[in-house]
Amino acid sequence: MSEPTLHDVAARAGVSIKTVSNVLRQVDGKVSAATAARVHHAIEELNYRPNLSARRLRTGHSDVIALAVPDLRNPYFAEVAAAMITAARNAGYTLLIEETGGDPAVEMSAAEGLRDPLIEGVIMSPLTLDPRSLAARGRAIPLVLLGERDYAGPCDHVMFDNVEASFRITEHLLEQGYQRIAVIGRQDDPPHATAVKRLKGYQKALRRAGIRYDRSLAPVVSGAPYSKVEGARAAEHLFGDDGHPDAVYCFADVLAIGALRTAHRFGLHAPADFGLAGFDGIEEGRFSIPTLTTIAPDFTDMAELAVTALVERIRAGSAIDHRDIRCRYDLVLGESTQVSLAAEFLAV
Amino acid sequence: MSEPTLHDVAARAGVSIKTVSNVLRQVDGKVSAATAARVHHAIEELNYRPNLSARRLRTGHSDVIALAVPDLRNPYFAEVAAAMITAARNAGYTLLIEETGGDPAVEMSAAEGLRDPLIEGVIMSPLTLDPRSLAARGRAIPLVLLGERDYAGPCDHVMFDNVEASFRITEHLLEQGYQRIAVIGRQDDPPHATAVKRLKGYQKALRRAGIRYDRSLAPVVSGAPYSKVEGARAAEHLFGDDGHPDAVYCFADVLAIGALRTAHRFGLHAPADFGLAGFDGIEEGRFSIPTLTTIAPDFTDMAELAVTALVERIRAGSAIDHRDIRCRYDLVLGESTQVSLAAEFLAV
DNA sequence: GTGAAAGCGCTAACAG
DNA sequence: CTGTTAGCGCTTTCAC
Repeated sequence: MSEPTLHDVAARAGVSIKTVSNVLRQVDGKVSAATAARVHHAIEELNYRPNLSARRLRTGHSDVIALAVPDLRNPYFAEVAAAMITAARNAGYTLLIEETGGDPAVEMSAAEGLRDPLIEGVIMSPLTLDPRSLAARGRAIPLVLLGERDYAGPCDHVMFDNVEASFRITEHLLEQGYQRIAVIGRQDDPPHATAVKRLKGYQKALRRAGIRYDRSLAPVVSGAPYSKVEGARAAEHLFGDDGHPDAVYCFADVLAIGALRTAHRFGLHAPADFGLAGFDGIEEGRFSIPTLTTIAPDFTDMAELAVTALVERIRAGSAIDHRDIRCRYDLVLGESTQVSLAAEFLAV
Repeated sequence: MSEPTLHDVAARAGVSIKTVSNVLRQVDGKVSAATAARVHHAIEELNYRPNLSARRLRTGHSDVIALAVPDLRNPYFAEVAAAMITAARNAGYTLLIEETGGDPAVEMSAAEGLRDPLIEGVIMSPLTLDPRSLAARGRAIPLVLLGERDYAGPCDHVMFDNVEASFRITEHLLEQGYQRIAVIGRQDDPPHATAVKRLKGYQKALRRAGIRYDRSLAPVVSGAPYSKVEGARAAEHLFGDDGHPDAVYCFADVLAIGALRTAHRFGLHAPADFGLAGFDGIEEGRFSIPTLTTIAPDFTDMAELAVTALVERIRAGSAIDHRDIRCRYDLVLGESTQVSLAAEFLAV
């Protein structure tokens, strides 16, 4: 009662196993149509499926790639994961999802593909991975990082321009007339590249508007990845003080959702009492009250670019120089910064 | 520059490959400590890792199990997936995550383990899978379903008692003094087992309170899985009518979040204007405004039970009768039904 | 077009 | 305790 093998199929179809193998792997022009039909019939009858372990052992490649994210429950990473599953399948690969918990050791291990030696390449959203250890990793498995380049390394990076995107959304806030724009998401301990770049874009927009960057309006957020809890905590400082900001720009939608709750506790509501902007374009922000103004990456585009880049690396045997690949994104306007809309609501 | 093999390690350590193999698989009492140390040293030096394809081919088992869920972006399934990854790893298995999109054909294919023949068992959260096709599936791979038993079948089911949980949360609403309790989540087209049971629990609680079940307060929700969009749509009917319900109980937190948005559009707010309860205990409901009263399953417990059951099935070779396994859950009280709390807020 | 034979890296029997 | 050997199911030369 064990699984049928190539031999069984061959015997049933009255051909050699070579022929069955050819049919299976769609080697065209090698097998007559009639024979192919007979083989297919036999496969059907026996409910045969090739033993992938054997094929992998023989060919030396598994067609498995891994995606390493800090936490699947974080809606941003859930979006990434869902898009990657589809992109990987379209490229003929099976995707294995790993959770790193943001743990440096686990991230390093993922970057080495250690989890399972049959993994041919890794796409990772790094949190703590530092340049030196990346350069020193024991096994140079093809690697694509989700996020902008922080340092030179033998891997590709896929992400939109964070400085530019951050600049755009800050400009939007300024255009809406907000003056005291706080920012939630600054990080110090390990100055995460993404946080640094988003802060840079924010500062650039302020400067252009002739507004001085006020450090007290940029509370440091600890812990990674960004979370609702941290957003709520950071907002305490902002709304607790007198003379609270007239707008809050969060480096992640989850931070914004957390901030919204804190504001609610203080009896403050967006957009009536302050403007609010997020980052990431998660579904939650399209249903929060108010809906969030945010930067929404095109997850499908991101996933396709990452998988394509990884597959190229796998095929080329890591003889590829590091590349920076930009994915599409959009500035999405929600109710959280629609001052005029809010006024309308109040009038009703 | 190919990967080192057992032979390389053996040569380096000056022993036979058998000894290396023994050391690797931690076969105790077979290898002297000194030899083991030498072998470990060689493994370290060569940065050797066993070729899993070869091992799998030889042993016939892959230690890979699959989890099939409709959509990873749905926060409920993200919670499930995250818990499963951990539970699987703790049990020595690698978890492969598949998205079915709720498509019957894809679900069937997942139940057959067709995706990859090396998958040893499947845990699935079924949406459309019907009894007959399940009984007729071509390949009887060990299967554990997340959800209550709808029909007899050669698989285990892991879930808390939906009727009971639904009864409890409805009772809570009644205790809070709500009388006209609408329900969002009824399904007709395929009468999904979960929806049926939750409706049953709701009706039971009403009956006990001497309230007649009013079909017009139970709009049908189409599409699966439950989503925010559907929750918002269903709520239109409820809040659009005059004499809207004084409480809304949703069969999923995402439905409740959607309903909250619609209510907001009608200028209604929970708990001031109506009570609201959800189901699933997702993080989002702990940050929504108001926070949700809900039924929160213990995802860790659920995952451990499911993985344990599946592993037993794999080991026993499907000679196990179908079992119903109950996981823990809690009734979580949020602001959405705290009438007194709401009154306090208003007083301020 | 098809068949025979070798071998991918590992584990498990069996001998020593 | 350690070494030798066979073979898991497949792909891939190489003959025919």
